[in-house]
Amino acid sequence: MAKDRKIDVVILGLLSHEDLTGYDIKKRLDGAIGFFWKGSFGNIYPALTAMEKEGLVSKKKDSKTGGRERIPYHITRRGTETLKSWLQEEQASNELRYETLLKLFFGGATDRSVTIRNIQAFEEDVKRNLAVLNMYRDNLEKRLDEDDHIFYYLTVTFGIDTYEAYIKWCTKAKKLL
Amino acid sequence: MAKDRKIDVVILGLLSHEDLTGYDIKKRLDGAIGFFWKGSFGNIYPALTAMEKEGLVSKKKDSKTGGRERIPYHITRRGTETLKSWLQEEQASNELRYETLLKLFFGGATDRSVTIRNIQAFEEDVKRNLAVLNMYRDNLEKRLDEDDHIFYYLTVTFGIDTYEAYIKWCTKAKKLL
DNA sequence: ATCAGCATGTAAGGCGTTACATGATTCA
DNA sequence: TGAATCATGTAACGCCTTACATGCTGAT
Repeated sequence: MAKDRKIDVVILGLLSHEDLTGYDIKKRLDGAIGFFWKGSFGNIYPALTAMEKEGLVSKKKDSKTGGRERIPYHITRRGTETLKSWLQEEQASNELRYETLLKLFFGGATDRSVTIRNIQAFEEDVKRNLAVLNMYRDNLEKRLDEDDHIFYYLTVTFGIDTYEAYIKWCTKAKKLL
Repeated sequence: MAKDRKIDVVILGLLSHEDLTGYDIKKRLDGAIGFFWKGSFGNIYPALTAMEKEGLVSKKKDSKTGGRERIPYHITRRGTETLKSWLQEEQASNELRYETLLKLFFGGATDRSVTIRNIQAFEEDVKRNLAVLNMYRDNLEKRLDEDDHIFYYLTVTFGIDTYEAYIKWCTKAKKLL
């Protein structure tokens, strides 16, 4: 596995449940995973090709039911091992790149009203995302006993809890300014 | 300003208060800004060179007081305008890349104990960072009336509030697993 | 003497975003 | 007929990380 290409483990993780095409993977990334990890086609397809060469995934025959060619990928035993060993590594790089905070930090260079507007826009954005996450949670909560739902549930509640903290902070911040 | 090189506005923001060398800028990034934005020498120096060519910053003569050469940079009027217009743009890209969440989401592929250990490690990390942010806050709180301290204070409390939400989540998550 | 901190920069290489190219099917 | 969705991929380009190269000063 490429050293710095984290998309690899995302793909392996998704494939550990079911065979997926590059297109499917993109859809998953646009779903519940999207709030903490992003991916693009130009990112996913080359990674799949590279990982097949490395023997981490294998191509399945297209069970063509009409439509354009589909290339579902399957995780190999070696891929599963790579995934597990990554999961067991203790260190994890967690990175935030919050332009909103950057704008806040440098707020002194412009009018207060601009900063307040920025916080407002951020708050609305967060509320929109929160609504989506709450939907995911409601669905997951009903079937917590199933399979790996507990992990999805915890991930989603992480998002909800932090977004709620953001919103509380926004209220305080607007009052202070 | 380069379209996708966000380090530019970080530099402009820092220079809007005082002249700084590349080395100084790096130190600032390792401080209170570090928790939501990172930078490296190989990132900063080329950006400074490019921005000087674009007329956003200018080199100041080294007021050499011994030691190696220092090249402090000063923000130009044009740089200030660029900074302001960026501050006024409403959209801001906020990105999270949380490997911890990735490991959690794919926790089903390994033993529960591994996931619990990962959460534990994350929690300890957060607590360490929180302690640092609390120190920053205590210092800022004393002089909230000064200059732009309110903005630094708000940025730091954003970090504190979210980190505290993380810790609460960790407790819940460990109980559930 | 030697190590840490101050200080500037370059080089290699990888990774990711964005846009482009292509084409089938389904539904209004 | 045209738009949306499914589907795979390439190319250009830029950005960033990491490692390397260099050398001074001050403290131990």
